[in-house]
This record gives sequence, structure tokens and C-alpha cells, in this order.
Amino acid sequence: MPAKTSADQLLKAAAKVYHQRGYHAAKVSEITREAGVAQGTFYLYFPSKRQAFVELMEGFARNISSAALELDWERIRNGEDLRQQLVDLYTSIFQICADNRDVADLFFNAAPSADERAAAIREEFMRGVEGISAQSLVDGAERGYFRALKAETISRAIVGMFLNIVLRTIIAEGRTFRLRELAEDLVDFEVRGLFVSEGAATK
Amino acid sequence: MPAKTSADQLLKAAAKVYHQRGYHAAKVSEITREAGVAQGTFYLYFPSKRQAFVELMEGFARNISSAALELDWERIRNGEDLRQQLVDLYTSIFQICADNRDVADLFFNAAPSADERAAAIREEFMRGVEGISAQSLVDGAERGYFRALKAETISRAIVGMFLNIVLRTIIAEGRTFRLRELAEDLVDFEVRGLFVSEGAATK
Amino acid sequence: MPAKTSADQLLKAAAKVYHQRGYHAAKVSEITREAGVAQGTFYLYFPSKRQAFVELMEGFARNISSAALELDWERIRNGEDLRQQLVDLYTSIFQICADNRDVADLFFNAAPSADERAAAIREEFMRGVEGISAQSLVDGAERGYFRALKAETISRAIVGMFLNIVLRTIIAEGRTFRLRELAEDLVDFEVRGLFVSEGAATK
Amino acid sequence: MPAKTSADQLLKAAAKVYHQRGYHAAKVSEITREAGVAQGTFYLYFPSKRQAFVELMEGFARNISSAALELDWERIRNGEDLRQQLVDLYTSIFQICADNRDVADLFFNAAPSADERAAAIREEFMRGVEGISAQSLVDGAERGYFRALKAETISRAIVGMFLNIVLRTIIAEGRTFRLRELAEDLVDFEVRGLFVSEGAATK
DNA sequence: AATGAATGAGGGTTCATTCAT
DNA sequence: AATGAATGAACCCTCATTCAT
Repeated sequence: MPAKTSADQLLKAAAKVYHQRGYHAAKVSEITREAGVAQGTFYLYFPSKRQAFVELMEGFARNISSAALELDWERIRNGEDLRQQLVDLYTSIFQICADNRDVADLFFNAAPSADERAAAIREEFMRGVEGISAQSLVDGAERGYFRALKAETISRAIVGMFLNIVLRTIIAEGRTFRLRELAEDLVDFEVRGLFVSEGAATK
Repeated sequence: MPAKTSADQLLKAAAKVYHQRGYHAAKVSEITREAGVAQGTFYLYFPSKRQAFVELMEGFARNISSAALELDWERIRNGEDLRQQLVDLYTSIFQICADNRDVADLFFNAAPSADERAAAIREEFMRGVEGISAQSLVDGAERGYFRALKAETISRAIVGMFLNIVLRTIIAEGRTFRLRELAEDLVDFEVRGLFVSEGAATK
Repeated sequence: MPAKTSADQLLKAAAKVYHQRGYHAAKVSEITREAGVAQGTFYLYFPSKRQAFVELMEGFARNISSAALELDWERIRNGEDLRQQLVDLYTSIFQICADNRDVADLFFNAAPSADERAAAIREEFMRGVEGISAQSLVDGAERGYFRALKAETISRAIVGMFLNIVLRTIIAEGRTFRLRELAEDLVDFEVRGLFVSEGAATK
Repeated sequence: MPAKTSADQLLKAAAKVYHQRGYHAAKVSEITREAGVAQGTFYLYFPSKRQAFVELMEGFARNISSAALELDWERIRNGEDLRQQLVDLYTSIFQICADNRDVADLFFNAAPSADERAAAIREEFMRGVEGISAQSLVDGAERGYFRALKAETISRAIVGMFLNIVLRTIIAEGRTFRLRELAEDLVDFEVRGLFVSEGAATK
């Protein structure tokens, strides 16, 4: 295991300070103090305070995107399989966010108003996720699992409910355990809705 | 109808500039130029740049909260009534956001990283809405409309899906028409879920 | 007489400090201290330290250029008239430089290595003066006053001798009196080389 | 012939970079990159960025001074001999400057505002050259070649015209050929003003 | 001799805020 | 109430210099 490099220390310290103070209030001098290096050292590894933030955001987006974000319909034989894949998928992303609370918080909350480039990264990510979600709705409907729904609207609803759980339960409250259970509760609601039965809801 | 006061002009200008530039990049001098007054005038009406932003946020929170956010169970006789109340409630909030895109954007996106006090206002609002939502889940279950669900988790899911529609479809895309239809699509998904039927989902 | 404005104070202070310390070593804080204003005030009147310097250079170039730099052949009837015009012209420029030693020094010595724009202003000025000088050589030759000389080379020689007197005698030594006498000595040397004549030198 | 030492490489690289960027904008890191050595190596050979520049200036001053700067009256029998010695002298200095354009440019243009010590070297050089020139005027007058002129003023004029040719024609334009011809043109102008003669100019 | 990562003092610039008019 | 010139604290970034290897 190699010794911790200054670059590592700085990125870690940057995540911490950006998170504690917010992007604008964070001072480069705080980051370097936190990292235990001199101020000038920051600029050996990052061209600017801005770019260090962008790199954090890019890293997080790559990290999340490396998780399987799409359903594998080949392996889905029935509703239960589908439900399981959703639970797996949600759980893995919950886990990544739980493991990187600081950066996840920056990504979802701070990025839009921190920096244009960072905002673009987040925006692209959101669009990508909504697109995948919308496609899944179409695919699932074709295969007879899902009702016919407005894909554009409902994909946003799905992403939104997932995102708010991440923000409130994982990031804000700091929950790191029983994330699968959390995913199961969410998926149960997602697939069946609030009403006790189809009958009751429409009668 | 009173003449437009400087305070009004400034608040309007502030909303515009904060929205265009972001809280930190917005300059008091831009706001006053936009409002057509001298820079010093700003400080006759607001003690600080920070406080002007906070007042915008408070106003928006009041505005939203003035809409009926709670279900009126007295007037609900069946699932369809419930569904209608949800649609009405969602539509009215959609409308408020559509009418105040700038401030809504600031409230939901910028507030958390703009200023501590503003973040607290948004946080309190979110907690309030989630609380109402959770209570509704309990009430609805008691009355036999809703399945037994983890209220804390599902209330967040519900708020999240609603919020993401606001953010993406109304604020970002700027949709201002057929908001009731949007609410209907959302409520339909909310109450019945994705799966074609209770049968299919569990079989 | 209006009260001294901050702009005036600052330009004067800037000339002094740039001259004392050199462009690069000069600090904006020194200039404002010298001017008796706060640091930020500097930026009410100049967009940058660089631009303040450029404005000084531009002002000096305009100042010099406002002096009649060209001979008026209409008023020249003989060699003595010509000699007098040269003496007048040189004296007036000597005077301007003597009245603005600081800025003249900056213009001729510091500008080239201070800033690209300032260097360009000085360069353009030098080219202009050499061009006028070369044209005068041609005109004077046509009229029978001057020998046939390589105008491009000799115009540079003439500008050079004039410039070095300015730099060494007026700027460096600070001579401010009997400038006409100085000009006469110089012209005497200059014309005995320019005017058609025969004699010891070629025998 | 010894292998090129790092010191040589660095001095050559320094001349290039100082010339391209100017003294202040030149970075030690650029010089070492240009020389193909590590940054720290610079400080094995020079105590500071400043001193490297001073050494360049000192070298150039020595180089120029090694040329015969004085007239050899023993070998002057008539005006033509004198003219020839001047042409030889000017040509040799032209040649040195043409062979070292970069450093010559630094010496004459950058030194005054680059560094106090460098400015002093240039100043001393200029004073020396003007002194020699003034002495030659006196000597030449005593021997009946030159008219009686104000030695202090005219020596500066002579140095100035020579210097401006160097700056504009050799350094700025980069002329490296027919330098003797250039010297002849200059001397021709110079002596017709210096030598006792009669003619149109005074009539 | 040579390296190059690390240092940290220093200064140009911004802009929220003040206050004399 | 309104003005807008003036203020000055704050902070990012540069780069000459050092030093452990």
C-alpha cells in the first residue's frame, strides 16, 4: 500500500471542507491546512479551486455511473425478478451514496449553484438517469409488466422519489445500515402504489 | 393600488439577479441597477444581501404554505374523492411554482448552499411537507384507503417525486400549461404504482 | 479651480510610485497610500494596475504629439530659418519632458519592459517620429538644404541623438533651464552635418 | 573544447527566456525547461533569478568593452584616417550587437527597469562611452579636425545616434549584413557635422 | 551534481457595506 | 428617502526559493 500522496490528501480534504463550508465559503487555505500541506501545494495538483471541485463531481458521477443502472430484461422472468432487480439496483446506489456522504451531498445539493461546469455534470447525470428510467418504463410496458404511463413524467417521479430518499434518509440523516430494506420499501411502493387494491382505488 | 415602492422593485430585481447569476455571483450593484435605484438604497430596505435573499425564501415558503397542503378527510367518501383532492392539491402547488419559476428555482436549488438561514427555511419546509405527507399515509391507512407502508420512507418518496416534477418539468423546462393533467398523471402513478395489476406484481 | 479629484490624485500618485519603484515593484497599495485614498478607490478609476500605467503612457504620448513635430516649409526661406524651426521644435519637446520627468522616464525607459500595450504605444510613437524625420530629410534635400543621405538610417540617428539628450541631460540629470541653448547646440551639430557644404572633412 | 556545461546551457536559456518574456515575466521554471534541466539545478549555478540576469548584463558589457572603443590618434594622419577609424569602431560594435541581439536588447531596453544592479551596469557603461566620446571631441578639436562643440552635449548626441541605430536597425529589425555600409552612412553624417567646414548652412 | 516536490510570502482585485451630502 | 463615492477586509493564485533524496 503506497503512502498517501499529497493529491489524495488534498482531494479528501477538499471534499471535507467543501462539504462543511460550502463551495464558496471554502478557502483553499482551509483545504491545505486540513490536508497538512502548504497552500502552494494545492496548485501543484489542481489548477484552481474551481477545478478541484469539478474533479470531485466528475469522480462521483463516474462512481455512480459505474454501478449497473439499467435493468437486465434477459434475466427477468416474472414480476418478482423485476422487483428484485430494482431492489438490487437501488441498494447499490444507496450504498455508494452512504459511503460518500460528503461528496454525494455536494453533488446533489451544492453543484447547481457552485459552478457552471459542476452544474452541467450534475444536469447531464440527471438527464441520463431519467432517460434510462423512461426507457425502462417503455420496455416494461411492452413486456406486459407495467401499465401504460406517461414515460417522461413518471420517469421523473421515479427518479425524484429515489433521489429524495437518498438526500433525506442517507445523506441528511446519515443512515448507512439496512439499505436493502430501505430499497425494498421503496420498490414496493413504486410497483404497487398507495391504494390497497386496484379495485378500491377506482371504485 | 399603491405605487410600486422601492422595496418591491428591489425584491423583484433581487429575485431576477439571484436567479440569473446565482446567489454568490449576484452583486448588490446589479440588483440596484436592475431596480433602477442607487446602490445605497438597497440598504434602506434590507440590512444585507443575505437578508434580502432570506426574505425571498421566506416569502416563497409562505406562498406555498398558504395553499391547502393537507387532505380534508371530511370531504372524502371514496378513493375517487381522495384522488381528486390529491390532484387539486398538486395542481395548486404546480401553479404557484409555475408562476414563480425564478424564486422556486432559488428555493429548491440554490437555498441549501447559498446561506445557512435560507437553508434552514427550506429544510423546515421540507420537513413540514414530509410530516404532513406521513400523517396522510397514516390517516389514509386507518380509513382503509392505503396499504400499510413505512410512513417515514414513503412520505419522502412521495415528496421526492412531486418535487422532481416541479424541478424538471415546471422549473427547468418551463411548462406552465396543462398542469392539472400533469398532476393527474402523477397521482395515477402514486396511487396505483407501476405494475399492471396486483396479480401480476406478486405472482 | 475645482478641488482635486480622486482621479487626479491617483494619476499623479501613480506616476510617482511607478517612477520610484518601477512598474512591477510598484504596489497599488503604495499608490493609494500616496494618493491618500483607500485601496479600493483605485479600482473606481482604473480597471487595473496595468491600465493605469497605459493611461499614463497614452497621456504622455498625446502630450508630446500635441507639440508641432513637423517643419513648416512654407515659412522657411533659408538655412537660418530652418535652423530656427529645429531649435523651436526641440526646445518645446525638451520643455515637455522637463515638465514631466517622471512620466517621460517611464515612457522612454520603463514602457518597453513594463507592459505589452505600453510598449506598443512607445513603439508607435518612435516609428511616427522617425517617419516625420525621414520625410523632413527628403523634403529638405529636394529644397536644396540637405545633402542626399540615407533617410531611413539618418532619421534614426537624428531621433537617437535627440532622445539621448532628453534621457541623459533632462531626465537623468534633471536639467530644466536653458533648454533653448541645449537645443541650439544640438542643432548646430546636426545641421553642419545635414547642410550641403564642402571642406576639411573630405579633403 | 569542453562539453557544454549546465552553466552555459542555463545562461543561454536565460538569455532566450528573458528576451522572449521580459525580465519580470520570465520564470525560472521556463529557463530550466528551456535548458533541459530540473528547476533546482538553476540554483546550483546562480544564487537567484536576479543574479543570472546581472551576469548576462555584465557579460555583455565586458563583450562590448573588449572592442576598441577609443580612437588611436597616433595612426590618424588626416580626416580620412579619422573617418576610417570611426567606421571600423562602429562596425565592430554593430557586429557584436548583431551577434547577440537577445542580450543586446536586454541590456539596452530591459536592464533599466529590470533590476537595480543591472541598471547600474548599463548606466556605468553609458557614462563610460559618453566619457570616451567627449574626450575624443576634445582631442579631435585640439588636433584641428573638429569644430569647437559642447563636448558634454554633443558626446551624448553622438552616443544617442549610434545607440538608436543599434536599437532600431540591428536589434529591432534584425539587420546583420552590410553593417560597414551602415557605419559609413552614419559616420558620413556625423563628420560633416563635426569637421570644420564652411558652406550653405551658415551663409 | 542533479532532482522536482514542496513551500509560503506577497499582491492584485472584488464587492458588501458605509456615510456624508 | 435617496444617492454613489469611498472603504478595506478578504482570498485566490503565482512563483522564486529550498531541501530531502
